[in-house]
Amino acid sequence: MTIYDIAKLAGVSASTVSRVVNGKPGVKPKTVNKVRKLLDQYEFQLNVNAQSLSTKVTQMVGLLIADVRNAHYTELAYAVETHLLRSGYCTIIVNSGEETDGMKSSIQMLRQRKVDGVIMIGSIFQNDVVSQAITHFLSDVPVVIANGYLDKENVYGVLADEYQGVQKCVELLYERRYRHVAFIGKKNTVSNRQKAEGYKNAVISRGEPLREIELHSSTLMEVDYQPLKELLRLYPETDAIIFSNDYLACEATGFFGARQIAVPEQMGLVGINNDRYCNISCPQITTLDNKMAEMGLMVATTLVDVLNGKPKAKRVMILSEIIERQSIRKEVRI
Amino acid sequence: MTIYDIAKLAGVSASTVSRVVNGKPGVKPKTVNKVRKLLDQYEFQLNVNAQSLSTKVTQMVGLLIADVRNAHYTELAYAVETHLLRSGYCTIIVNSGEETDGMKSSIQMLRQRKVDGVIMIGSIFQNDVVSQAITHFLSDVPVVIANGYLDKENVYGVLADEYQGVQKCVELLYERRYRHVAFIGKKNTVSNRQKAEGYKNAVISRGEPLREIELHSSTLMEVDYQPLKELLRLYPETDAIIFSNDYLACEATGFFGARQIAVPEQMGLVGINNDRYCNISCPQITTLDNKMAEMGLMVATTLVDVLNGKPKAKRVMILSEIIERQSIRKEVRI
DNA sequence: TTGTACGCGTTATCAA
DNA sequence: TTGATAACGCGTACAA
Repeated sequence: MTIYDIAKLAGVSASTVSRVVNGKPGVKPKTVNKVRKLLDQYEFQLNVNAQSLSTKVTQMVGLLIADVRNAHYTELAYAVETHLLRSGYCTIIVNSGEETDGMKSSIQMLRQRKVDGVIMIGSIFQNDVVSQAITHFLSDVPVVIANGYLDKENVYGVLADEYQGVQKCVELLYERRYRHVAFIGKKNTVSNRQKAEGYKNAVISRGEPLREIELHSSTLMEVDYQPLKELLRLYPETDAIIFSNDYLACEATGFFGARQIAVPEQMGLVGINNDRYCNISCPQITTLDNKMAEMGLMVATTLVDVLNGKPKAKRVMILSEIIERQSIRKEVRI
Repeated sequence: MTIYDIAKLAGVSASTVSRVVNGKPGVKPKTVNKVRKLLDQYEFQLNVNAQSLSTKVTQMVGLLIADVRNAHYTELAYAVETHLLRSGYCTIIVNSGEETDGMKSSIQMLRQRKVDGVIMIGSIFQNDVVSQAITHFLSDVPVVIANGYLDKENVYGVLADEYQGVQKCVELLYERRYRHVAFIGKKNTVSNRQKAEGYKNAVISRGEPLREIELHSSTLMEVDYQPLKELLRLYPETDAIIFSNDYLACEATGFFGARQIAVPEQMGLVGINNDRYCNISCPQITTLDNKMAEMGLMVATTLVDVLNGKPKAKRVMILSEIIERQSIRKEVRI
């Protein structure tokens, strides 16, 4: 069923059908009705593809993500897709992997598909290869990065205040009478480095020594909990640990449970993200909620607004909030 | 840059450029070289959209999923997307929600986008509304359902043997000297009902009484662990529980931990799916691994093969396997 | 208010 | 081995 078929059935021209389909003015009501009836009767479906060819607008958005299985990103991807769909866009999702090669080829693919815009999830996309790929392949469409930013004409960033957020976590731990706060995390992305910086700054400004272990794996289990062991060897006085994500913190509950080190009495644990993981470990994990659902919404609306010609701030930040659960001591009421 | 632009620069016709771009035979090697050079130089990108209009093939696949945040589905979605991409297809992802209305409108959208095929993730799509929507909107493209099936000309199903799998779980628990095995799960999907049936069959064939609680929520926490409390009230003798997914089993570890009921000594816990959740609870969860990565691969290859005209079995089943972890007693060696 | 004719970028058919 | 030409399904200026 094309508009031509409908046109023939209605005894009008294809242009008229096109006008009716798109609700454009200048068609006699009677004709509108006649055409509408046929449209319904035959359940006419516009060929969006052909439409795109003519209008140069595909109503498709590319969603670039290193790995959707990362719980942190899953939440964002969900929020982005559902909002985009409500706004009339469909989402082409691509798991690019963590290598820049994959990112580049994914970007190239999205360009070929003529997407109207691109959303990238994670600060891992904040790198030179991606930056060049954008100027190269995506210079004429808006790009929004969740939790990252690149200084380019057509790139927008929605950031989480992880730097300050982690500082607040450190402060909270001291408030709760922890005295030797450590940090364990990867340093592979801007985001992770910012968390480490937040920790560093907070601890130094208190005149405390740094107790930091850099992680080179995604889980503790796969390296037999070495980072935790090393932390306790280097800094046996440690009584609280901030992890760069909730999964790690959850893993740690098992580690300390097996060693009879009581959480939160002897050891305070704090995660980051407020993933689903936080609630199922025992004890439940206190975490820095960086509002993934909100961020997803913000990212999607930013892109849609830009596509509709509305001016938008190039960088905005979403404020994080600590969610207190069982893995740290409670506030003392006097 | 269109093939016309390149053609002009090369002093040949657009058809020739098209042939070179698509690697078709019948072009003089010298011409091929000349055109290739221009193609590279101007970094020509084929407009896939226009190509689709002409060839009637979009190289796009729709991925329908109730909610990608469900860890179980995330794994599948990842496997599907990455394999599809390798096969030259891009993936339009749609979170349809659990209501049939959303499913129907999502299917309609995919039809408008002229996707070459559709993959649905989860037995929740095994219902009449979807069945009708398929005959209505997707009758001319192949549909593959992960963990579900509909008896239609163009629908293929890749199933998990949850029925037998759960039976094996029950048997294993008896082997490990648990005597009063219970089951807790939702019954909202075919898949979940099959798990319950597997439990039922195994227990009945042993002449044991059923200890089953139907769940009406997605997590235990949100209903204040009522299902667990009720189970212990109705069947206080219970010494092992099979849950319809790992998340629930993980939640249960916290519940029993708080009540000083030792897992696995006093209570054995078994989950289903082998999600990431299994490894981070303490104790770690024994689970029925229904091989989501394998299933994702199988689903994607099935679709691709059908699209390439290869004949495929309409229903296949992937065999599950129990992964033993700390939440049940170990085998006794005599 | 409606229809004609053309363009969007590509592929396919046929003739040269 | 190559090139003209039509076709894919739709939008739109322009003419009627």
